[in-house]
Amino acid sequence: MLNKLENKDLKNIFLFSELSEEELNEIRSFSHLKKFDKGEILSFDSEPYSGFYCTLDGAVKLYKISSEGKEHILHIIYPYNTFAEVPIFENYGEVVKNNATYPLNAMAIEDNTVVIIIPARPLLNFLENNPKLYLKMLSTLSKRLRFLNNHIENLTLLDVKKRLSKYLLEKLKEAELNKENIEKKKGIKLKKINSIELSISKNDLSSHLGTILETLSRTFKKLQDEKIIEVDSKKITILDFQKLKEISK
Amino acid sequence: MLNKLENKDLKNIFLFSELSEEELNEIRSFSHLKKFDKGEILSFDSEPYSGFYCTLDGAVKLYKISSEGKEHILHIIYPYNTFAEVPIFENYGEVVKNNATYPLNAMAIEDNTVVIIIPARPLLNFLENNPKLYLKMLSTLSKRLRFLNNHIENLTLLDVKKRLSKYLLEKLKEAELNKENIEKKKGIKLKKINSIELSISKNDLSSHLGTILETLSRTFKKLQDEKIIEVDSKKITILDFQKLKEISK
DNA sequence: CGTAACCTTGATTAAGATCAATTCTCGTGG
DNA sequence: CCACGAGAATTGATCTTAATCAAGGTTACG
Repeated sequence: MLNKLENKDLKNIFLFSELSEEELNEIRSFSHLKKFDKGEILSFDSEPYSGFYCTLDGAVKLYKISSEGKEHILHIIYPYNTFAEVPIFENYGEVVKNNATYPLNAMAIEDNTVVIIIPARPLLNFLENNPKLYLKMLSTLSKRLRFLNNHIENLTLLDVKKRLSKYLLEKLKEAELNKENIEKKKGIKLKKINSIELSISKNDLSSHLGTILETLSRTFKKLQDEKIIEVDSKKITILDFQKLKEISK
Repeated sequence: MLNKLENKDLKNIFLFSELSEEELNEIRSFSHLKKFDKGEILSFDSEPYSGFYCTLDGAVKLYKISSEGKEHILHIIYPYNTFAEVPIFENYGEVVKNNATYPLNAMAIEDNTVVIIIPARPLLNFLENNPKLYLKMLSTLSKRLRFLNNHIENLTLLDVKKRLSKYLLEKLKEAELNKENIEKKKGIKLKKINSIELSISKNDLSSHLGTILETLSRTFKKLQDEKIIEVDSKKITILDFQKLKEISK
């Protein structure tokens, strides 16, 4: 599945969600798909900057890596979310210079990760003829700025226990919103959510939380010993929501 | 000085630099000036979101603060740089909702800091009629995203000595670029720059580098003991550029 | 059912924060 | 012009968090 790009895929992407079939055809005409297996790097450095990406299937981690091999994951990208827009817009006037570089490294963290690559030049032309999309793009970048501001806040002002607590609460909230959407859509009532399923390895989670696997493991254990959560491999059940919230402050 | 907003001030702002006098008049018609003394908070929380800011004189720090009072400075804003654009664009479709919040706190760090406040709604109208500005705005936000990515990289992957070294090298580079600009403009040749003047207090610098004053002080001393830099209160002379570069990696 | 990837647990170390005591610097008023 | 005091910076001793090093356990999957 997903060997050919179709308009309905594009329609799921926020930036393109309000376009007509003809306009989607145009986007499709200059974009292309690429498939990656777990662990494969999305050839960021080898290729010159080609355009921005959108995940259609699987998942991608965006990370920085130090000269000693230490890694920090800034984002995990799931289907229909875009990334690597920065080089397109950064150099106003000199649009996509030859020496454009990607701000982050990208690696597939699931097998059969499919991404669509949307080249910068044709996209910029398209935007010029559809200025409404500028506001969508500005919205996407603005949200990411807020996310990064909060991420820095977490990393610099909170200890590991607080960071993990906050992360769990966020994921719980996401799951709840998801539930509400399904309820609205299907007109049914689902039972209250009190657990989450980690969608990434604990190693990747530790890297995202700015710590290491061992420390994360111990921190999970602490929260479990305090009867605040229950950890069953990837399933985390929240036993004491109030306390978790208290800790995360 | 700077009691009345003039077009030439607006012209120094990247976003507005290519506008005509009439267009600048329009911007001026819905914007207003505000003055702050050192230590004053730019009433972020008390007021509902009014618009984005641009410093015209003085300097502003943008920071996060924890429940225990620990602070981290993300940006120092100097004249003609804008900030607080995020809430304008974040909620596409629901443009500047009532509950819009500023992503960061802001405080003047010099006396007589003058900022111009540009309200969201009239600005959005203006942009709609001048879609070329969208690209400038996208450029500004994209640059900031790269900056934050790098900032996170520094905080999570480098120790304090590396972070300080990198900071000094960046400031040195800025000073060099500045020198080159003056040389070009005036057609003269200035002598090579090998020192920088810290423009903020060491306390603020430590907060920006993700550490505390004492640790920063010791790190300066280490670099000085190794004959890599010389510290004379706010003046830092780079004695061994190569070694400093080596450390910062 | 064997092997590799993933995760946990324990002992030790190190970087940097905290606490505390001075010293330096600079603007203001006598 | 000097003295004073407040804010800024330095230095030292100690403590804490989390990283590192090391070993073993668990899980998933061909």
